[in-house]
Amino acid sequence: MRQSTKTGTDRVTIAQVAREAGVSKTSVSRYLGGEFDALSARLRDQIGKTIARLGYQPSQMARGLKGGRTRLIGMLVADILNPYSVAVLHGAEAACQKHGYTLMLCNTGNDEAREKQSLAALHSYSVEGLLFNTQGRNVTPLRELGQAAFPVVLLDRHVEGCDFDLVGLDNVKAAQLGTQHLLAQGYTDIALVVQPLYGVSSRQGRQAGFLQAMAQRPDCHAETLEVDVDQPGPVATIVREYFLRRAAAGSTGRVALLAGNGMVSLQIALALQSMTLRFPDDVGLLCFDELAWSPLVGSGISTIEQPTYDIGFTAIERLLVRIHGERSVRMEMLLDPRLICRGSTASVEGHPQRALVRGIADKISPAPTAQMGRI
Amino acid sequence: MRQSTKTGTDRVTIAQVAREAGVSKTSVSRYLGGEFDALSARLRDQIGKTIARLGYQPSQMARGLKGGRTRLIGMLVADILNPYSVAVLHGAEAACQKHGYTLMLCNTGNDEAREKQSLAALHSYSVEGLLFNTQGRNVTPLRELGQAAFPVVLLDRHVEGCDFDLVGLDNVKAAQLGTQHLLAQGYTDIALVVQPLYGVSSRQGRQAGFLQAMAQRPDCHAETLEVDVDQPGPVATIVREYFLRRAAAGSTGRVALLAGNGMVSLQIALALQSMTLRFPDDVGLLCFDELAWSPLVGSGISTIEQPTYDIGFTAIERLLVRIHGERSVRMEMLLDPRLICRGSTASVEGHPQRALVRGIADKISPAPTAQMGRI
DNA sequence: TGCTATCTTGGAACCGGTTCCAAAAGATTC
DNA sequence: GAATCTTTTGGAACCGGTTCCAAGATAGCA
Repeated sequence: MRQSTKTGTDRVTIAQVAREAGVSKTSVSRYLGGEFDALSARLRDQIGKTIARLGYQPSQMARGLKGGRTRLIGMLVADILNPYSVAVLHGAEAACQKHGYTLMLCNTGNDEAREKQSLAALHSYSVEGLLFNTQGRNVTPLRELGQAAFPVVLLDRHVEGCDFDLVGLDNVKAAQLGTQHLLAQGYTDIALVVQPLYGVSSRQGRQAGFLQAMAQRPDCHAETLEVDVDQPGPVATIVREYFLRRAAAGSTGRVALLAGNGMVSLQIALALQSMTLRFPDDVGLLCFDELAWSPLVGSGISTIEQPTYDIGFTAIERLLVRIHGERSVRMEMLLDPRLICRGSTASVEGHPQRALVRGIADKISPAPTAQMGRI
Repeated sequence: MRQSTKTGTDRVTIAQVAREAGVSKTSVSRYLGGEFDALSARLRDQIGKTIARLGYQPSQMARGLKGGRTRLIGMLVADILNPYSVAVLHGAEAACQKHGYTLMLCNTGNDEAREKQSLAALHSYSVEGLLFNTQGRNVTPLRELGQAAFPVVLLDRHVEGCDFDLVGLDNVKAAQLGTQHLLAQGYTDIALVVQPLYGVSSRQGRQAGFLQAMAQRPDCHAETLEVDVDQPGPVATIVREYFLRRAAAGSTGRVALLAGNGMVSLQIALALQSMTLRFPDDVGLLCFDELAWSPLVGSGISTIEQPTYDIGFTAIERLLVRIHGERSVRMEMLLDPRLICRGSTASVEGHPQRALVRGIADKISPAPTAQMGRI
């Protein structure tokens, strides 16, 4: 006589539970809501047993409809292919499970239109709050959310004109830390290689930290290179031209690259490989984002690690506080970076030939097209 | 007078639209459902303008309640930290956006209890179907879904006793392909290194293909090594002991490792590094799953690439077919692997010392504990 | 014992949509 | 011009819960 299963088309409803237990829907609803003190021991017992027997599971859709509590959190990720996003997602998902929330995930692929569209989709499901890793441009829809006092926590990237909470890395500090490390190891000509700065506050923060640290050393040379990581060829070209530019400037210093994130790291590693350049012999290399393969390439790549899991976990918990009604002023939670030193930033002391601008220039003298053609 | 925004607490409802447009809720609902031929041009126009003016967006929760069409798809991932899962997720998410569905993501962390719990959560949101990458053990809840004829498409891994569709790699073929490649390059002592086989059909399939290919060459030696990737030390120990075992057996052959997936690849690469072994000089290496860093380590790691994006995309489209009522028999869509040859499986011909069992044994003779301690 | 105060309990409206069915309007036929 | 058939249109019930409010039961107090 019992329903075949608790899943599938034949869903057990609150009405069935009420009927079988011989009570009203209201009482069952109270039981579900945990209002046990408003229920006699007899009813409580009866309802509990009936629920267990029928394998009843309330419909979150229906619950959300009246009360607004959908226990749903939307997460908008700028680029799911970026290892950083996945690592943060991992922490966020864990926090959601811990608190009985479920994540609705949308990947915007760094596209404004898809961001807007995904936002609408999540809204149509009445998510209680949003974890938002924005692509950064054309943020009007996001501003509207702000005006509506909708709970949002930003990940990694600010949005101008919004007073949302933010959880991310202390980018300025991290870049300073990394730059100082490079300088301390004896590198003098340092290029920060980043994806386009425009609209992305975290990249701008890293550049600011980089420039601040470099400003302490007027004898050294700082440069920022913007690259498009979707096309490996251009990255190699840009890096190559930077080396040649330093050589043409007559620099006798030591060159290092500071990769702005994991995506850039990969492209730089590929670019250096295509030019048969090695680190730290030909060039120093320090990368934002600790990746699984960082220890494996060459003598290991030094990295600035972000506490990605914590960022995701913290962001969700902060969002829940907002969802539960906290109305305090904007909060920014900037977590600390950790420097992991490996072979790619080995000291140049006692190595007269290491990472010399001149040495590189000699190595990459052949025509650029010939280099770019390689894989 | 207009509502401040289309987002936030003050949600525009269908009743408001109906009132402002001077029509009934029914007509607006018809408009939303695309039943334009049941609507006069005048009404259609009126409703369309009102919706646009108010920025009305129907609540998917409410829609789902009556019609059951929630346009929600649940995705259960065994391990979000596995690059394979993310790559498949990428394709799945894209397919969902294409068809107007939204993904609810749960990570089970290869844990039975969390899998069961996540399943319940997704069910409570009335997802229309499920993309399921199961951990493989204790699959009773999954079987119940099968009995309820609930739309499910399995990813990568079978479940015994269920007739769900499956989308994944042709594991047998892939392993054969890889093994034959290793044999053709002159390797004779080959070990397949996998995570625990029990309950995971894809791993079993890869082992089957490996053994089949090896059976063609009685002069060669095949072995399967099960490893726990969560702990790097043991992986190094297991690989090391395998080498020593081959040496003790008096083998004069050439050793290669076949890594069963990306997680294993990473651990093997780390293990070899900790033993200061290089490929292909000391040992051949072929890995399932093409990873971003595959070209970068040493002279490049040869891989068996899976069409991960296609797997995810195809799985969603297959699931939608099921959701739309297709009741045909179980379908298995096994996509083809692609072999990517790099330095780690270079031919041993003309290299008398390459990947010799004896050579390795000599290199790793020191006590194992001393090796394991390294990072 | 009678009369409030408190504790349980359930009826009914409601959340924001969909859908069944009947009524109203317009078109067709004789 | 009446009768019939289509084509719009809307009223009301419904999906599966929550919540307001009143009624019934029990307890407390004079």
